[in-house]
Amino acid sequence: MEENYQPAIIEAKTQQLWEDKGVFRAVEDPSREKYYCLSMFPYPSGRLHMGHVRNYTIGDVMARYQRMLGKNVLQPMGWDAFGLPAENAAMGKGVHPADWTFENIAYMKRQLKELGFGYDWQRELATCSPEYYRWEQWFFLRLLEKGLVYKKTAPVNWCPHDHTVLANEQVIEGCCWRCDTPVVRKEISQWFMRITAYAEELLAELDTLDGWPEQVRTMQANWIGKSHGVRFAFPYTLEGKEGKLWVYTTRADTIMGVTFCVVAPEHPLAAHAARHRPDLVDFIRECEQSGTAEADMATMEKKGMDTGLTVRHPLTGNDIPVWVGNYVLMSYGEGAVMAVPAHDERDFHFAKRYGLGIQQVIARKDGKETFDEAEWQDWYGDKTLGVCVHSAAYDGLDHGAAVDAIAKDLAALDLGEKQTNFRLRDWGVSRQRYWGCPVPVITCESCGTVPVPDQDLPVLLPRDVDITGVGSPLTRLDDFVNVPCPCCGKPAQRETDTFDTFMESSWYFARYTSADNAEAMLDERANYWLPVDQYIGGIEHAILHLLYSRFYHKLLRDAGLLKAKEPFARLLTQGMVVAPTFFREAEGRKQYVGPDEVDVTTDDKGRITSALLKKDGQPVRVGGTEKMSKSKNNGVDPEHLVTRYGADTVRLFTMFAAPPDQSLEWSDSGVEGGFRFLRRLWRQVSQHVENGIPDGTAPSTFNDGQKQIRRQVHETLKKVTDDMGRRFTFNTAIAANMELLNSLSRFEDTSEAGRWIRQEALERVTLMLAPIVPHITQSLWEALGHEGIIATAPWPKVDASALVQDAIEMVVQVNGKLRGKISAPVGATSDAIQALALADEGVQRFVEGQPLKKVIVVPGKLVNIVV
RNA sequence: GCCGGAGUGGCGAAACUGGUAGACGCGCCAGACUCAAAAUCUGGUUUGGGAAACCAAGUGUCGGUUCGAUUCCGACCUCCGGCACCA
Repeated sequence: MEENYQPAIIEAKTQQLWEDKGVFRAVEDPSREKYYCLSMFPYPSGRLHMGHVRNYTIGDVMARYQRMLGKNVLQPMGWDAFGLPAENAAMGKGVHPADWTFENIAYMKRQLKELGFGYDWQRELATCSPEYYRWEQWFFLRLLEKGLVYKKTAPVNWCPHDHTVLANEQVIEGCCWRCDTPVVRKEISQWFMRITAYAEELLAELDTLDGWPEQVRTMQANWIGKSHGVRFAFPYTLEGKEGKLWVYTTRADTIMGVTFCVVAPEHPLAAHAARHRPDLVDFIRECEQSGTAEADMATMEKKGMDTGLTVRHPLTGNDIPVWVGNYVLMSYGEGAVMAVPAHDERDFHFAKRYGLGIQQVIARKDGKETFDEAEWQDWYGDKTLGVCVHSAAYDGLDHGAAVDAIAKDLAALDLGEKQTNFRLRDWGVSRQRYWGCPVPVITCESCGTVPVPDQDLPVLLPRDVDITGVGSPLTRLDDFVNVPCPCCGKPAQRETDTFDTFMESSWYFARYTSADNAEAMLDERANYWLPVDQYIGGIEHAILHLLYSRFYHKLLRDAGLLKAKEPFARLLTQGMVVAPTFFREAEGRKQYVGPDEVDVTTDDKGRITSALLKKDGQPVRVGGTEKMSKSKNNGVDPEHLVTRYGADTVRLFTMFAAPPDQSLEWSDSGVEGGFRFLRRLWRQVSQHVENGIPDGTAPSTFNDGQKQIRRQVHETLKKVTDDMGRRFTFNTAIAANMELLNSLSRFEDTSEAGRWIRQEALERVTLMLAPIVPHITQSLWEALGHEGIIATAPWPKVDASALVQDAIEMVVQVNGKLRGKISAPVGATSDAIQALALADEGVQRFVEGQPLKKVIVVPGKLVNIVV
């Protein structure tokens, strides 16, 4: 065995060994228990960042651990290869998105291999390849046949200067990121997936996902947002014609307090009222001067204007004025809301601002506070605290009873009924962009929307395009756009929108099982491997990606393509890898500089107080500690760490620095410590095997010192097994091994029995660390006298006889404070333990002369004496 | 604004079911080895008081439940993630 630990040599050797033996190739075998371990596939943005390294290390450790437990493990990898950054690269660097993407894939694949991740590369897929996206097009057409996709108009961010749809990310403070023109909202026709048809099931089955973090289930449930309310109408007469203004509310009990209604700027009533009102036209146009992001809508100043129209209250018949409001969106719900300023905070402030009426209709049951319209109080909107007042026949009813009575009365008038609503909206999948999967549809003047016939699939994304940042490049390709109608043969137009990239990532986990099938989207292998047993990815995907994937999986199930109900049996959401951010302001924009480009000063709490740019000594501003990202320029490149310390050190530190679900603040200094530990481990094994490997016969007896170290070996194994398999706290698993190795280095017993114990201990440490640091442990395994591959060696078993002890240390408290420790024989009675505790010298000092009030004995743990 | 999460030494963290707060690691300090340095090894390291034994305080803030709270409950503060076209 080499005396020194040389990661570069042993890592290359071990990786070659895995490849030669095909260790990670997954083959279906119904006689073996399968384990499908999946990490979220990366967007090929250029190089791996620390978030990838963390994600894939966690996944690889879990997969390797399960393999050692004897499972048939599948761990695949692929590329989420369509997306906006490729188009930006094309514009910025003049590279074709496809070339840029495939170059990045090649580079990142090499990086993944160097990190020693055990993937079955035969199943690799890239979503931008026609072999992949043809099935997405094919399946979209099946959904079209079933009526699960449809077209409707929806708002987009529009840059009036570039004539281009902008992603939310491309809207910077309300303006276009490229030309700084204020962005407006524009309604355009788009394709939608009917996810709301599955809302009930997506919500109900969250309860079955007990392998998911509670917080993710809660977030999804809130996102789906099932509510029970009443949909009802305000009738009106407009130019002699009867009409109804529909609204939905969960607070029908406050309906007697409605003092006005607010409609969206795009609502037909608003348009009607604006016909002879230039000021209203201006206001409606002003309302369009905002993006589509919900956070912007929720935080912007709420503005409105009276339309001059009135509707009739459905129960009182009173005239109710109709306003237009910038905070009501046409595409959500009915595009109109009732306003009850007395019992809704937003309506309250709106009414105050515009001098509209405030009518109290709910009073506190307990009468503790009274209503005062001068100032908003939290109880005004609390449906559990109040009863109806000033509400005619409904006076005295609480929330539930009032809603029932009011819904019944509205139904009798044929003006409304109870309705269950979801906050969840249908999934808009059209994107007006080049680098995505073409929507396989043709529009014909006489035949309407015509699906591309199956035999013409895939609709290939053309390569020769001119990406200018103005409009979608596909619209300028005559050969692509102008095609004969598949139905009637007359000239027709091809759809130029592409799919949301969430479409590709919503089913890739299933395609890995059948990746080489050119005849079908999925085959029977999907039912062997699915559901994914363990899915690992960033918490930032807690809602959108995971909800869309669950939805898509149900669509695949209902199409008969697979059987499982849910795609991911267990989910681990890793925390973000974060780092401080630094920036300068130039021309009103933030320009971020990397953490390694600045020198920082910190206060005595370790917080960064100021920073100077290394290259010119000028001060830069200190931002927050945020997720590592390209846009914030605060990423750490893992590659130089691998070059310097080796993959095992990078893997070890990543797993050691924090538990996987917590955010991880990067520090270069800790990496060094990981490297030191591996070197110490190497040296200990090297010193041990120098004198030959002890033969396998266990000694018949052990002395006390030997028993103690053996107990620690098996206690550690027990703990680590639990940490790896149940708790997923790899940081404490590593810490326990470090402790064991520290004890072992102090264990200087060179007798036959001592050497046998050291061999047993080092073998177990090597096996326990094998999933985390797979290269060094392969070398150590060989050095310890084993042939073959540690990656497929069985996980060790705890020797229960090594855990037996005769006395347990117990803690003694007086009034809850630690005052002494006692050693109690195993199986001692509470009385005996109490006597031992009271006899302890440290305890007596605090008990002496005071009457005992109470003594609590927790067997095996502690005694608390209350005086 | 809404939804979710986090806050413990100089730093990353541990304490799993309400039971010894700070395991393990980083950093720092001291010592050993060395002509010297690096590397390595040994010891110390929450804060305050004390030579020490030891005592007191201490897990974002304020309050509550309990023999006992980092852990449970209530209110608040700060930071982070998501908010439907970044992926």
